[in-house]
Amino acid sequence: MSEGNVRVRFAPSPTGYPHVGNIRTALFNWLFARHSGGKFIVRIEDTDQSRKVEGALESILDSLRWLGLDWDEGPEVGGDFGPYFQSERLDLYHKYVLQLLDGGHAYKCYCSPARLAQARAQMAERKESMRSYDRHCRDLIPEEQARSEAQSITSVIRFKAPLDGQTTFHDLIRGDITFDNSELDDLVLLKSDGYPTYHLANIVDDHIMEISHVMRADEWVSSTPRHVLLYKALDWEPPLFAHLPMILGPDKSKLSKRHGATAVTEFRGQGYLPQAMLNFLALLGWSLDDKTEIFSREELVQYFAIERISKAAAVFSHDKLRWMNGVYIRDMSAEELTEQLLPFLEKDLPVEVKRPISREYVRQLVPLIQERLTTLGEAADLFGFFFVDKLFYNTELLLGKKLTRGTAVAGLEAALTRLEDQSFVAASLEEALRALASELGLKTGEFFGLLRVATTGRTATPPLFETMAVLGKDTCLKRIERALEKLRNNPKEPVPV
RNA sequence: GCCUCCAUCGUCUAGCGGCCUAGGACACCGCCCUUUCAAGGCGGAGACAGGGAUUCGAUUUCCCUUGGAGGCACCA
Repeated sequence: MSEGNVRVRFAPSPTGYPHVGNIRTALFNWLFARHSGGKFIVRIEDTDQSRKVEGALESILDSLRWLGLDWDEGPEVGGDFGPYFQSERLDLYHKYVLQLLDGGHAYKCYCSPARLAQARAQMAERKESMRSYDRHCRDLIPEEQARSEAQSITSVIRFKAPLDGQTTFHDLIRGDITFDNSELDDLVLLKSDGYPTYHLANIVDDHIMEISHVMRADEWVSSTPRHVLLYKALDWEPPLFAHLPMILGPDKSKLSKRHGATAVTEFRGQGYLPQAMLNFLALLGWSLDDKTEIFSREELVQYFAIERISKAAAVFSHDKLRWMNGVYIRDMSAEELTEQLLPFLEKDLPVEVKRPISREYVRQLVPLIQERLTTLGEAADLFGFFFVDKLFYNTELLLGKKLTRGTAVAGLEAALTRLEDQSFVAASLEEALRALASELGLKTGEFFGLLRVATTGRTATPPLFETMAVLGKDTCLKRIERALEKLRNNPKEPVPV
């Protein structure tokens, strides 16, 4: 297989919002396609009528777009192998089911769901391997079949899997994998509603669309031998397989909604950057060497190789994602960060803050908050004091660990007068306030801490003088006055100032 | 239960017989810087699941055990 002929596909089913595992699969396929100059195809596997979820398709495409995973063929862009929705390819599947039927590789099954369940229960009871179907209809005599047909009992088409022997396939990541055919069952190819099952649609489309490599999650290895058998029955050459390690939750089970935020769109909503997400996901199951952690999209494309995909499942680490997001935030230009931050501030800041949020103002404080942010979504919460009118905080905070109310009041009063005709530039603020601290006989830490709480309502903030400079004289003086009022009133009660 | 896969620090991983007294990163803990918080710098703690076999030599090869995961639908 020459590298230029690589055609890989991401084949999601629109049954929900794509979680990071799905998208990681998409990413690896995309990286492989781009690395080898091949095609990346998106095919929608919408063969389950009952599980369709409204908005899922858009969410899937949105997630791909957000991460910059562009597709060469698929929804919206079309291509020579369309349509790319399986629900629009039904004739194709019927054609090959017929071929399978004619060739004696498939048969009609009239079993009712109830009978199936019963048979399964019996097999389980007898502690046989829990095969899903007892092959009741596999060798129906013509009379029985005619009777069922006459009663127009609905039927499905099942694959007539070989009863003995073995099936081996080669996996690019795991090597040869062998299954005893006796373990395989007669899986349903065509459902009673006329739609194909995943197994049928998947192999027909992969073949017709000339897919060269099937890269999909590990959970598919157990159905791969059946697929291989199907290819054989149809006299087709199977594609190359690469089963990707699973992504697990912290409890090491298959990642799902119950592990909290797992949908890619959720991460976007929380203020994770696509570059960080991309970088992080790429490292879940793939690595270049023993030290490189930060990769640009281009580097990822350049270095990606199937040979370097690991076999073991990986636990999704929220901590590391957060760290990496912080790295990317710090790496942004101030202008860029300002733009990215604005929508989050618009959305998250308290309603009383007047809109639109000033871009110019945000641009001013970006240098103060950039290295303190790990997600964009934290900004409003952490640095809301730059925007709001009223500060809410416990008066006790003003006193810190050592200050008495008396010294605090004296300190703030002194600050007030000193700041009256003070130019609000960080350097000169520092000069003036340092001097004042020593005049008052207060340690700088204590005095600055007092001012910090008075002007921001918080004990942890960006550097005080720069913060005050951005806040401006009016705001700072007003806030100090209100802090004084608080101290003179009941110091226990957190009253709005 | 049956089948398949997997197995290095808590987590992501490097390691493809000697370079390993096992490297990096996140998280954690100290110290430094410092008006707080970050960021940054320095340092620390922390892993080859167990047992055989092969070999002059196993983290690296093979086998078994154990553990974990996935699959066992007219879902994908």
